[in-house]
Amino acid sequence: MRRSRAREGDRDARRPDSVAKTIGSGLQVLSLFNHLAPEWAITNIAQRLDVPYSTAYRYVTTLDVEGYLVRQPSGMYRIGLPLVELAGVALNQLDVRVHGLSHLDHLADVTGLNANMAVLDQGDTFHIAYAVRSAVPRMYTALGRRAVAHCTALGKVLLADLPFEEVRSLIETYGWRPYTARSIQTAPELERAMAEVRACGYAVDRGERNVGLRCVAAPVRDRGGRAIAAISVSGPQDRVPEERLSELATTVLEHASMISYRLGYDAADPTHVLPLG
Amino acid sequence: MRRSRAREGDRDARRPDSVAKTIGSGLQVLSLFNHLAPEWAITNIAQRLDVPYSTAYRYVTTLDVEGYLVRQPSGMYRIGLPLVELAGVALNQLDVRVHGLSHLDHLADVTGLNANMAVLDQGDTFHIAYAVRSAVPRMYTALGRRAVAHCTALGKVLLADLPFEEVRSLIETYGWRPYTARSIQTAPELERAMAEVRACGYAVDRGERNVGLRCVAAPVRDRGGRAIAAISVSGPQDRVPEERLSELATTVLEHASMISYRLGYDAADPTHVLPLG
DNA sequence: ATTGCCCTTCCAAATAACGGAAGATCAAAG
DNA sequence: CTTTGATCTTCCGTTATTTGGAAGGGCAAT
Repeated sequence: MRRSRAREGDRDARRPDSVAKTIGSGLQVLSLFNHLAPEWAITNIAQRLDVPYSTAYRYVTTLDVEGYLVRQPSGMYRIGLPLVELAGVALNQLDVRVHGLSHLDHLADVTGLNANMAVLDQGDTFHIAYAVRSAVPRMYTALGRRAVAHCTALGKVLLADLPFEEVRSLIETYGWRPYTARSIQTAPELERAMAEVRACGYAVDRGERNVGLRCVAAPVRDRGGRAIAAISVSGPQDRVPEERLSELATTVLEHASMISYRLGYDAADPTHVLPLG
Repeated sequence: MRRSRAREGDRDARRPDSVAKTIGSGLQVLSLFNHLAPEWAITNIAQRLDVPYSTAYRYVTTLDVEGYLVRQPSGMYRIGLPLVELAGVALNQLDVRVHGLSHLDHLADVTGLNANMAVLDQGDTFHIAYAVRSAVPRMYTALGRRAVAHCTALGKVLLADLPFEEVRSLIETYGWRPYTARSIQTAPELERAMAEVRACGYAVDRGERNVGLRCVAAPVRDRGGRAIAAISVSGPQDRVPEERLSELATTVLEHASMISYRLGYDAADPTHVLPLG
């Protein structure tokens, strides 16, 4: 998990006494847990946070008492169900997700591929929903996972809605972080890709995220016309041949429009300011 | 969210100095958020936790700085994406979920109904996965939501694996909390239901959770033979007529067995102690 | 029996939280 | 434009909590 929203200048915008340092310490413990390190021993937490064992012990014990961490038989700790419950609350608050779920399911049905939905968060796509089909190899990004935006179709769609200066600044902050040899890694290349997305309204990923995986994405817009989320279908490249791309794009765009419509976006409404120009 | 694991006697098992009170306060703020109250203003948080405004302000600010809470334009706060990320980590650690996802999808496909997976937590079913079909009315329990165990097919399957004394104690702790007129509300009735589940291996819910909703569930067992989770299919009662129940039960049981098998459970292995006898 | 590792508790010193108050901000009402 | 009310933010002396080193207990491997 990436630390806070702090970028270059505005770090520590708050006065010292208006935050509770101890609560922050507790949250730092939670923040250690991620997909690559889903289990932690107290000793390692102490090392990582650079606090004495007894202090880390106290933090973990507190989180355990509240159920936010659970002690495994091995003595290590994992995230507990209360956090899943809270996440459920958060997800249900995302209108775009709630309205989009059935569309994702439809998409998966009619295309025979996996369908995904993501939002943009700190230069990453953040995946908030998906519909998998057991017939498709298990290639999808799980709930709550991230991916570098400019290396994915979903991300390109979302970035294309921002002024390129902002995109450039995101890259500067977080780096190129390519996944494969095909991942975009230079500014001119990215700028060309952005222009293409804006021109045709959708984005394609041909093995830029995972070798052999292809993806077609389109933006979901809110009442104000902003691309607040993106949906996509994805599958192994033999199921997503070049000649099928435009048909898939049409389908995805269709469903994206339907979700946008439900969110109050009216494509024909002239009051919508075009994102760029 | 229900408070900690504390039951009648064993509250505060920890010595006072081995927990960080301030961290606990921060977690209490988070715990206020649930499906019925997904948004909170600082003023209300202060009232609810019975602390001065300035204190609640400090808590919320801290959680906001770390991204765990997000301030809405309205001035109220919601759960932030970092918690969704953590929940994703937790869900991916649940083997039964990871192995079961494709089976749920299959189940939804072959039955044309929604499929669900839940575990037992403090007398409730806790839903950890589902596969919805857009053709089915949106009747399903979302990720991270709970339901009273003895009022659902999933719950009955899970309870039936426990000694009845334990079930009785759960009811005593949490109450009957019926959902509909058909919900089980007496001990003899529940005991009979448990026996029936143990006899036939699956459970049925005929409008006990929601009027007009039917559900058929079967247990998923781990290496030790314990019912650690349950899966089900559910749908409106006109799609799940009485004469279809046994066929559905067979299908659900089949998939539950396959998941159990993947978890290392061998139904034929005589070393498994029968749950009750 | 010994060693090493982790868990749990204890305690005095250091520090961070507390909470009342006051100024700032903002929007709606007069 | 001024007033009013409500929420936001900061300040600061007091007080309660955290801190972290030490020490004892448990467990398993040596």
